[in-house]
Amino acid sequence: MTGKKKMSIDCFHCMSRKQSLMGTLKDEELACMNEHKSSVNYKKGQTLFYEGTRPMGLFCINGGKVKVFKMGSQGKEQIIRLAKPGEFLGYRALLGEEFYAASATVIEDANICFIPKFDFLEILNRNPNFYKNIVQSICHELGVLEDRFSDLAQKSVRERLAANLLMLKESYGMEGDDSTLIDIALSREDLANIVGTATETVIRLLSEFKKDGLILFEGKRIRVLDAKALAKEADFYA
Amino acid sequence: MTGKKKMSIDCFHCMSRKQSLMGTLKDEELACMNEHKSSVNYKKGQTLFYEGTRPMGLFCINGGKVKVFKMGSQGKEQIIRLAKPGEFLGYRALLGEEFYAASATVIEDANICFIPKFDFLEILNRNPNFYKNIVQSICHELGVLEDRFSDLAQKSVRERLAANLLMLKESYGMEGDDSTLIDIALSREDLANIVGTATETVIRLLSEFKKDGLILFEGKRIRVLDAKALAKEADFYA
DNA sequence: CGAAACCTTGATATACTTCAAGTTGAGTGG
DNA sequence: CCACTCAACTTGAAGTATATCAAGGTTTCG
Repeated sequence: MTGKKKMSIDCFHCMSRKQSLMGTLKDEELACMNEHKSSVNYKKGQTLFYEGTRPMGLFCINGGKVKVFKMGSQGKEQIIRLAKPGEFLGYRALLGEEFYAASATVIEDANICFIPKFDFLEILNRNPNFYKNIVQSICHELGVLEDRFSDLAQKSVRERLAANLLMLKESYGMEGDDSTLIDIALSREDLANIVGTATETVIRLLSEFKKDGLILFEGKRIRVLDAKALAKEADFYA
Repeated sequence: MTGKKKMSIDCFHCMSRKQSLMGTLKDEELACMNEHKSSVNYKKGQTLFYEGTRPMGLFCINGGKVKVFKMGSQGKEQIIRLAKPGEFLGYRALLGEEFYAASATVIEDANICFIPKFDFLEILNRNPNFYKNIVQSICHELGVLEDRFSDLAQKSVRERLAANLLMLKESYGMEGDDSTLIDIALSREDLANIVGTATETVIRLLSEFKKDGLILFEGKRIRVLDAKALAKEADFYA
């Protein structure tokens, strides 16, 4: 039943499965996924899908990192979300039966599986719990975006940068001992496009935070030295 | 089967049902809703639910208008969404099994039905099509918010005000002949809290738009005179 | 009728953007 | 391995959109 794949790991042994929404899939369903999926290696800069196109299936990140963004009228990207191993991409458009509202581009070399729309929907229909988890996840995402929307409208750039650094630390902090190092290689421009500001402004504010001992640069990565002070900068207690 | 209610219209005769997501409900399910719902009249300024509380059921707007907003740390509201007759409120939190992420307050006297969580979920489980429609609606909302998020980050206040006026015209323009009149009584402060700016700035920009013949004030309402020019101001073609 | 909420206009301050120029760093080919 | 190139990063100076503060006018409503 479980056909051997040459190049790619099968879903049963996929490292990122456990943390993903696939946790609730039964063996049979996982086998179905496994048979219909294809796995591709992407280089940094390659694009998974473009805003305005029709979704053909679901992306599942096995390794690497991806940014999801919209293009503004002056050609400036606004990053809506980052995705890491274990996360799905494209299910909003799939379930909403709409075109992609944003584009997705790889920011760290990635291995990503693709499950055709039909097979994904099949599994969804056969497994109410899986469906329920996906719906919950979408609802949660909507709530998170409402938060960020509100912050974007009301907080200063400095506050937003601080808040986003903390958020990044939560999502991309390394395991255990080194949890203060934000393990994602974002360019200053990407960071600016997350925060919603100009690249130069991010650079200036980062160097202020550094001067004040709140953060530190380690290569292309940022280490959070004083999370509490950052939270204060972010106006989390006010 | 269809028990008579004294004060409130039953769901079968509800004027707002047709435009709502309930369109797909079967008679039997509608009867179930009808039996378990309660209907309340709210005055402007009254609150349906508060951010951070646990959702107990679904709100369904029969008449009137509601704003959904988050409170910022300086006590300034950020309006996430407006809701009008036929629309549901609170289903994101319900399906996501989370607390409310925002508060909801009546801005025009309203008549609103409430379906307890249990009964709503029952109906949802019994009617896959209904469920599917709700999910689609949430997905769509997420897409819309992504758009607005991106605009908030990249457009100027002037552009956003213009864009929001057009959006309001689409949603609250009157039927047929008078489609250019935005039929919702928003205070300048509310409008500012939609656009994400200061009240004074909205006032100044509105009076500029008026001076330039793009809009007109009719009582507390705004009429859009030149939608095309507004779209230009909103940077829709750029 | 009076108080409170809402609206408007003006003056001032500033956080942030934009433009410009220089530096560093990464990747490529000879 | 070095030189070359292009992109990413950084700092400075100047301009501006927008927030903030203040005060007066207007509507609403009990």
